[in-house]
Amino acid sequence: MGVTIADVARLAGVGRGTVSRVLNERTNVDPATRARVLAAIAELDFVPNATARRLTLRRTQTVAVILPFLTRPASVERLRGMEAALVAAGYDLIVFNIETVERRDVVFRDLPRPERVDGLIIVSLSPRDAELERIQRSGLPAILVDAHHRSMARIVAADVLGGRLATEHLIGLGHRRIAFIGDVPRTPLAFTSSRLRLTGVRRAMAAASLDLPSDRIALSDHSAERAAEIGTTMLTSRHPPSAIVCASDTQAAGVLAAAAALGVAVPDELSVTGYDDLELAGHLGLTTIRQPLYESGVRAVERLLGMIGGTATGPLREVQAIHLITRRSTAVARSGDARR
Amino acid sequence: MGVTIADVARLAGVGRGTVSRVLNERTNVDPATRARVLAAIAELDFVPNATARRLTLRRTQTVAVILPFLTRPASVERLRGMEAALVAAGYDLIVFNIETVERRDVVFRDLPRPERVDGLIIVSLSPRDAELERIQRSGLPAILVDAHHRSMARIVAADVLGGRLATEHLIGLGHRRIAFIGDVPRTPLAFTSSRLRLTGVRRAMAAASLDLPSDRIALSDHSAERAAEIGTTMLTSRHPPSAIVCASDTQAAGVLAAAAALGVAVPDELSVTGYDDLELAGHLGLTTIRQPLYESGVRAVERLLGMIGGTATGPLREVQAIHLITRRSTAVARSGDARR
DNA sequence: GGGGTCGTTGGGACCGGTTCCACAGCAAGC
DNA sequence: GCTTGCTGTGGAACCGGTCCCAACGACCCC
Repeated sequence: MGVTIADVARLAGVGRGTVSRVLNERTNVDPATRARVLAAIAELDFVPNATARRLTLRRTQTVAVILPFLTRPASVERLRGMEAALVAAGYDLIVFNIETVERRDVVFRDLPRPERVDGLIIVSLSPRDAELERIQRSGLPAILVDAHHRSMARIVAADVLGGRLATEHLIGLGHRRIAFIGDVPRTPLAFTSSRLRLTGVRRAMAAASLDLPSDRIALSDHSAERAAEIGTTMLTSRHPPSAIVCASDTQAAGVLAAAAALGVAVPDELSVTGYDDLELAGHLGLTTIRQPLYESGVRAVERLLGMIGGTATGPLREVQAIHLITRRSTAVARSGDARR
Repeated sequence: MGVTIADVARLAGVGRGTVSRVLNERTNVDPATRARVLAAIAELDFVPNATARRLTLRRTQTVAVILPFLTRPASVERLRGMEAALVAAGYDLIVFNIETVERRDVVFRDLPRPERVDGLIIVSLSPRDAELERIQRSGLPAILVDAHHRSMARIVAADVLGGRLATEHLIGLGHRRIAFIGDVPRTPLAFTSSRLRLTGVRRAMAAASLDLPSDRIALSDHSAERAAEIGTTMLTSRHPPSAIVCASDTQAAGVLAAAAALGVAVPDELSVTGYDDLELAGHLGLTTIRQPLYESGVRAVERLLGMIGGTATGPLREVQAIHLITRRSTAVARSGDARR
């Protein structure tokens, strides 16, 4: 069925090696010969067999993306950036969605082999030392996105700064009783940037000499429903917060729903901030922190291809800028809230 | 670097053919020999080179998924189902996200080659006849999801029924002036099920002898913002609808935002329905039509692998069931609306 | 005891490319 | 006129598997 290089060689009246030289644009080919070969290629609609090519070159032209939570819009947006950049560079992208610890183990055991892929992009998943060692032993280039390991190349957003920006924005609006709702760490499975964002919140509060008691910090799984429950508890407590910083837009959406259900007016009685600037945030008029998700994917691919090509580029830890997007979910605190 | 079958054969003191037989679980192998080979495999941590395997078997163990709008949660959910089912079957999944017409053309030209992939899953993209012909000439099995072509296998949801269910629900609540907001057809690039849903709306209206004038039908691109604009226009018209059926949850979210901005109470003054039952729908309390997105992906893979394996299964057109999910965005029409 | 059958095994050919080596042909140099 | 060097080219070897064929030994039967 498939036309092979031998067919082309026969039709052009040359050897197989010569066809290969033409295909790979080697120099030492007589222009007349080259033209004959190209004509034969066109006539037969010949396309080189990628598998055979991979076998001899010992290169797969494939990059694996490992990520948990393909469900989350933020992950998908990163994936979109990677897909675009990889296709542009002539690489295939194979996806591994990690939803269980078993799957994580299997993938980290079987995937890092040079005969399977040329490189690894690991999203929102911080490798353990044993996993890192396995990757290093395989010799495969790898890069982390939204994840950390002190000795691996990584693209991360300024999460601590993000938490701080959101909080400073609220403090600037006169808020004093500020609460935080974030993700519970899911250490074996995934990495959550929520913890870093909380650090930023803490720093901003400390810098303004404000209290952040532990009952104003709540961690739950990454769902609007749980965030709504927590929001309800906080808002019906004796000293409800006047503002809530959330570690994600999804959770902020839950808090908004809870406030609406309780008849708490946003932003008059409660300010809320999210994180990521998903499409959802626009709909809900949510003040949030935007991070360059799509670009993080593109950047990861650029760096990885650089590593594959052997040209070292950039720092081990590359930090992407973030921005505060102000919408209608935050407003000046009512004067009564100035007390704390 | 890589351990090959020859290394295993040497260590086990057998021929290469025997190792291959053990690997592929052929019958004619002496138990003692088999044990020796397995021991050698374990000792060397040998994993067969997939590329070499593919070359001889003339099978890639890879399936391509072509889809527009990797941005949309509904597409991603389908992708998730495919990924899970493909990995379980030992296949790699390569993704092609189509965002431009050029990209569509390139992908349909270069991808359908048996030496590249074993099968094609095409999501929300109805192939043109020329594209179909190309696929058929390649001999590759292919299946459509949320897309149509009279002579291709496909998994679709009951979109007409969905439009009807939403509309009948509203009619049952006493609504008479019902409007529809859907997607504008993007024919060259993608398939939009919106048109089918509108057909369902029309049928339900006709069955109840209700009018659906053209000024209560609006098509726009698939965004909450445009839907919000349209919703605003409709709600501020002389005879505003008492209910709006939207072709997606995203658009319904836009309508909800528009209503909120205008001070139109939902569901007291306006009922709204969405479509897909995204996570978002839960947050917003949106009455919507749920379709089995994840399952559609799983099913597509099952069917495709069946075709690859040569076992014909199921009908050409496989329709998946849908359900109405009632939430708080719809309610009984106020009596004044009984007029039309 | 010789011939036939069967289960098991080794290894050559092959999949479709790339790479390298050897060699042909020709121009330049002495 | 013969060596030297360079360009262009054919084809063998190789990548790491699978498959098939031939061969070998054990066993059985006549």
